[in-house]
Amino acid sequence: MSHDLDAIAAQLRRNGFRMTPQRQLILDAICELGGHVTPEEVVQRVQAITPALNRATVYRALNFLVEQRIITVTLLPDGKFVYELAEGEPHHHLVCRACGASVQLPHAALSEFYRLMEKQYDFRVDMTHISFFGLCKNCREGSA
Amino acid sequence: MSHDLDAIAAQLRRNGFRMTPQRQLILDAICELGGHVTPEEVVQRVQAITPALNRATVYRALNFLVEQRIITVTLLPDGKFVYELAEGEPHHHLVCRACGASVQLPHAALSEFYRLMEKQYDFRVDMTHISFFGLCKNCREGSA
DNA sequence: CACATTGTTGCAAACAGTCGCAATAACCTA
DNA sequence: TAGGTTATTGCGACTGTTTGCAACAATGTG
Repeated sequence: MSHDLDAIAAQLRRNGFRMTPQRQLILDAICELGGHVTPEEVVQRVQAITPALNRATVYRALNFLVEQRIITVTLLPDGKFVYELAEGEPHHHLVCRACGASVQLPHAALSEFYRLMEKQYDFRVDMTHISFFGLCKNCREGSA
Repeated sequence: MSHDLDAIAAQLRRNGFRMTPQRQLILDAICELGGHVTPEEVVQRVQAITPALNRATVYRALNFLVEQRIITVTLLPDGKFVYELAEGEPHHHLVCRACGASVQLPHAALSEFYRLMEKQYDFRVDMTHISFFGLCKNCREGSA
């Protein structure tokens, strides 16, 4: 699936923001690169087309688009952020720290935990994407 | 509680590493600053005493001390790492993104989730400290 | 269609974190 | 206690990220 620039532009304008060529380019880049892109990958991609497009603009656009819920951000266990189009269900990841393999985790896998936190601690956890580091089966057998 | 430099030094030497004045200073700083210190806070603190002590040395020492399990590292939801002496049980945190309040979470609160991941996905999650962002009761009532 | 408003961009400088390498110094051994 | 081994430090350069500010340009209005 792709992104609908017109609909996104309309949504932005409705909220008092603007659609710019830079933001379009950045959205295109995220879409074409597929899921989980780093800011630097986006910079590379858009600068291949428009070299003048500034690095800072990319960082600001990514934050902005996350706030507008047009894209989502995931915090990897190494402290880096990756971005992807906001479509479908929120989900989380298990990332193997040995081989880098990554398993998608349905949100349901964590919702029980979320429910518990709200009940026991009166605390409502943000349902942002989360990644957990660990070892997959193959890598456990290799090193153990 | 404090840290026992002699015991730590012995542990390091036993494993073929060395105790240096820099590492002592860094451990002191973590101890005196209390829990959850950022690398930059440690740099400030140790450079107040020994200005020549290099930034890179602090980062390397923190990583090293984590590997040696002398301190632990927590990834905050904003992608920053904070450090504290490794004492007591591993635990996690709920951090309110509005007021900054932080609740300690016993490891048991997540162990059920960990068990599930191993059973369903054959994936063993690292038991590192994790922090979740969200809204505490007070802040929910204030803004909702 | 021209204008005014103000959200956005590009720039440059600051900041945070990382890396390779030569010099240093902690530790072990005799 | 002297000496050798090698873990560790400091330096300098570089990458990734953020911020203030002046110039620019996307929209809504007349």
